[in-house]
Amino acid sequence: MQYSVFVMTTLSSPISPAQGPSGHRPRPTMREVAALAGVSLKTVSRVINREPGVSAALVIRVERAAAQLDFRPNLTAANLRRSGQRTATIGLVLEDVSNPFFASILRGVEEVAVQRGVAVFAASLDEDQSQEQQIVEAFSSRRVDGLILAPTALEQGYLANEMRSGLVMAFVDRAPRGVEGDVVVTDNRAATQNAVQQLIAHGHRRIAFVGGVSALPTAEDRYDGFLDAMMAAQVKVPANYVVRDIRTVEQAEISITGLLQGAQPPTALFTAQNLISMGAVRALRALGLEKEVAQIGFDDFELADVLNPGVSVVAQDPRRIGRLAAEALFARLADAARQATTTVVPSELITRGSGEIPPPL
Amino acid sequence: MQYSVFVMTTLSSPISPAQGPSGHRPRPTMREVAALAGVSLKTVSRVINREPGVSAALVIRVERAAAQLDFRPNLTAANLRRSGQRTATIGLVLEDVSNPFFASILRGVEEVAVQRGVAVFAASLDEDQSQEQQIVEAFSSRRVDGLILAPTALEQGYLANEMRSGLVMAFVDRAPRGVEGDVVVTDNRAATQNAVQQLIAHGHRRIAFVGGVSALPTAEDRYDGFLDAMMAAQVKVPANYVVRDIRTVEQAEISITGLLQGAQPPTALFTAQNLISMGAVRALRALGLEKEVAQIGFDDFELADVLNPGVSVVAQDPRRIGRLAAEALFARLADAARQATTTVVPSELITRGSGEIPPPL
DNA sequence: AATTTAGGTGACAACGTTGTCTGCTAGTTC
DNA sequence: GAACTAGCAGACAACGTTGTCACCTAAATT
Repeated sequence: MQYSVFVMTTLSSPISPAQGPSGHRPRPTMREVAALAGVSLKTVSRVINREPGVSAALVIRVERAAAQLDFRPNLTAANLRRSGQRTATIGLVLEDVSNPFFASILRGVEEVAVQRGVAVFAASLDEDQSQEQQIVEAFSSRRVDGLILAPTALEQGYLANEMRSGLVMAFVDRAPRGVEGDVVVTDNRAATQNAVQQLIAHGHRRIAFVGGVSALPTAEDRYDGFLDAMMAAQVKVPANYVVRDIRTVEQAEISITGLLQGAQPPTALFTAQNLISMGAVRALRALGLEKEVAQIGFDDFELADVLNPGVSVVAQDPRRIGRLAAEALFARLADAARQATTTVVPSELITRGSGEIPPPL
Repeated sequence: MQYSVFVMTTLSSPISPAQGPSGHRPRPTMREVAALAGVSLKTVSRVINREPGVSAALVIRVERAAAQLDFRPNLTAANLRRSGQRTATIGLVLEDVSNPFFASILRGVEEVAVQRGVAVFAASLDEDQSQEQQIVEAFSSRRVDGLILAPTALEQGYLANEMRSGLVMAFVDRAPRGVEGDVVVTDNRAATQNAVQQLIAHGHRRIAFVGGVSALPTAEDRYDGFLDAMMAAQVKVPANYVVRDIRTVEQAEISITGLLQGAQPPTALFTAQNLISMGAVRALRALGLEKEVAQIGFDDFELADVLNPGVSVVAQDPRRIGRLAAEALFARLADAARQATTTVVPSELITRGSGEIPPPL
């Protein structure tokens, strides 16, 4: 898509020029509210924080003054002094928020956070694992109370010092390496084993595994689950039936197309991640093989059920994973002595047709 | 899906108990770094901020001390004092981050922000417009430098005071009502008119419009574009061909199913939003009508091209919209006197088959 | 009537940092 | 060798708020 952009300049806002062209009046502080209400700064603080011990008359006067000036308490200043030093802020660091799986995790985290009046910083890393530590440090400098991380870097040892300094961590989707903490993951290995077992039960022996970045524990676990199932059934896995380190839909489509056009093509595919499953869907349909070659994917995706055949998947519940991670984080924030937990969220094999295609005779 | 959860408790971290069960040592401050390095607090500040005028020897001593203590500057404290009072933080308030359209906007915003060392708060409103103001105030209290909002509430007049106090705003996807500011939107009306014109050109006269929450300007504009095209072609629009205020895929599926099963069903659908388009895809396929009834949708969606027939859409570029909004915001932050701009990002009609189905003879 | 008490209210220091200004030392210039 | 730099380092106040404590008033107790 090649877009151009039209920009039209509208008249400057009817609001902003009230204080001169560039100017806005600086935000009112408690001091100013106090002056207007004719009370001391501290009394304003008490009213704003709903502390007891202020007469009803003054409460009203202060509230009126605050409303009149549009006073908005400066939380960053308050947190500086407030005991516990909580900022009511957490961070969430993911691979890519525009991937629906991660977007749902964010949504789940938000849901829990907003209830507690906690704001959520979001950041995407892409493939750039080197950014992981930088972003964690940026959030740490902003004194987030806690951080939820989907580890991308090979190793999270760098977090040890942060955690010792009071940064509370939880991990989603992938267990960290080099540190411990609350973890919420899917039963990757067992679920994959089960799914591949289904393919074998339907008679497949030539089953290919197409997976994501092999350095990630999820990809590793799913691959291990695949091997578990294949070994249990004593099915050999030729090297060319294993494709790993696929990062994008396009890469998946290309390499699966190659796989299917090669000699001795597989009769079934296990695609170990949502982007890869979509690539497979494309490749199969482009070759007209979607009713010949079986497919089961890891991660559900939109419209998987309206395709023909429907795409069978191992469905995770990412929103729930996000919620659980946030809850673990807040539990730990409330009780630092709490033991670290690992929560394994079971996934569900949803059969829609593509996984039940039998091999050719 | 009905899930249960397994929780296993692991041994407490090998790291955290270093300072006793619950305890972590509090974060080191510049004061402590200064003590360790044997210099004054201010010298540490200079080194951390790379200010000139510190001898090389001291720079090294301070850096070593900072590293040894794992010192992380407290940005919130720094911003309190720092001139301009910038927090290097912006907020993004959307309807729902787990909607791929909004997720891509967030991604675009992040992309621009991270380059500038700015962190992004994200929040979803759902249908709850009343939350909009609350969340804006929560972010304002945290002194975000700027805020990007996809307006959901009927009216954004409440922002006037915030903006006067220096909160810089940009708006995405929808123009605000009651305030002005930088706006980045799609050419909703013209693009819709063009798409509906295509349907008419293919011979359709019985064209239904299925749209989202009608109070939103986007929905309004798209509806107007639909009417533009219909009126230009002098085609009458019976009341039952207009369905509005659809919020979810399920609602869309149900009401479109009803529409298609009613008397005098439409021969073509214009579905004015991605969730609605997906609902239509479901309804059409459930009824086996996907090759009989034409469909053009607003917003592209994953796999629209591999469906059979492929779904023709008016494609927006949400990531770009996000980037442009963030750029407008930062431009305004750099120059408060800058005029407010409205950027209209053209969309593109992508024909994939569903929009080119002719009406029955 | 003197004393205690409770209920308000405010002065002041502190949170961790940066901006300003002053002071010291060593090197340069006359 | 005195006067002047430049370069470096630190003391101190300030940012906007909260925690602590002292104070004041009026009511309640003796």
